[in-house]
Amino acid sequence: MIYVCRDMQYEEAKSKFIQAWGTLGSSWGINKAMAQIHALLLISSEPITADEIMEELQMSRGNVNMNVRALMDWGIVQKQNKAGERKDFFIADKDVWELARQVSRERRRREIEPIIRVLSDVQKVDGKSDEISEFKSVTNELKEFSTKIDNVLEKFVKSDQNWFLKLLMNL
Amino acid sequence: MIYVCRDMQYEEAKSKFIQAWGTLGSSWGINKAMAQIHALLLISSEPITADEIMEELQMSRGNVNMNVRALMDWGIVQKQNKAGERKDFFIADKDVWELARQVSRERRRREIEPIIRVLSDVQKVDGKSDEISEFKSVTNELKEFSTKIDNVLEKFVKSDQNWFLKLLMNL
DNA sequence: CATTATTTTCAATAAATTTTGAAACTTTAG
DNA sequence: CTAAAGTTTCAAAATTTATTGAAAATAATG
Repeated sequence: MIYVCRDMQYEEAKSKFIQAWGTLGSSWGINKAMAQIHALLLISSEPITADEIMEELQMSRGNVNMNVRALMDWGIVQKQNKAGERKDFFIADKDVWELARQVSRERRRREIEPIIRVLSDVQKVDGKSDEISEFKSVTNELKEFSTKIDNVLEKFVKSDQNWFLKLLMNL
Repeated sequence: MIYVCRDMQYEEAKSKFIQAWGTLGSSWGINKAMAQIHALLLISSEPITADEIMEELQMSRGNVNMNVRALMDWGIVQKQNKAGERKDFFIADKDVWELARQVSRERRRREIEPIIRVLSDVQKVDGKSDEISEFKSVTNELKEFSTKIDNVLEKFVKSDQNWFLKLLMNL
């Protein structure tokens, strides 16, 4: 094994960032490997191959393949082909606002809209006991709140960065 | 085992809600048992004991104890004492806005602020290569974005419901 | 078409997380 | 103080989730 001499300070910063991004992902329900691959792609100045990801993050080909695919499903990573190269290259969208918008879009679709559907559905129960009243009242408040959040996110998803910045001014 | 005849429609709705809340929790990094206990407390018209939670959700005493404690750490569940009763009773805050505010407060403290600290820290690396420039640029954008989100959440946490509703009007 | 490079799949394995349950501990009542 | 009731702890077990690696599938090359 040959170690090329590289900028240690940078290598440490990079590793720290990848680590931290993985941990953040975990606490928001995103698998660590997926978040780490995303981190690596975010800071790569060039598109990189599965082999490079495997090497850099020390993970298996299967794991890289699965998680890169998941990132593509989220719409935040793309496959690229390089002329004269057979391998697939991957890049992450570097625009943080676009990233946030895309993540909002997906979480809305995958998590917020389904829970609103359940909340609407369970509302249909009838009865006037304390238990049932409390149930209807709480689930209704949750539904109304979720709907508001859903609407804000919808706006955000459809907006440009400027809209958000203006919103921030109004605070 | 004796089954008391209860409103089946309600029992199903309740179970569906608890299930869905648990699943939602999971996809946002909150353990399922914790989210389910929270769901049960949310819809309980009266404070309930650990035994009642165990019975209703079919989980062990240890599990209930651990997760109720975690919910108290999040500041969204409280212990109550009933006159003439030795057991602890638990209640969840029923105000959905207050709940959202409290969750925002905690996630800010536990996840957003730490990642901002890491992003600021890794920025300190120096060098002018493409690699390092890209690294600095991306981590800086992430830091600025996170700081903006942190500020919005801070406002939200300190605000009353009315502030948010007014904000929604402006959309 | 045969060969080789590359990607994908998926059963087996490993790792991480959650859950249990019984013992230790604490609190209250008598 | 003692006994009973209730709560907490935590090592072990169970479960869930993530990861590996090798075989199968696919795509490109000559």
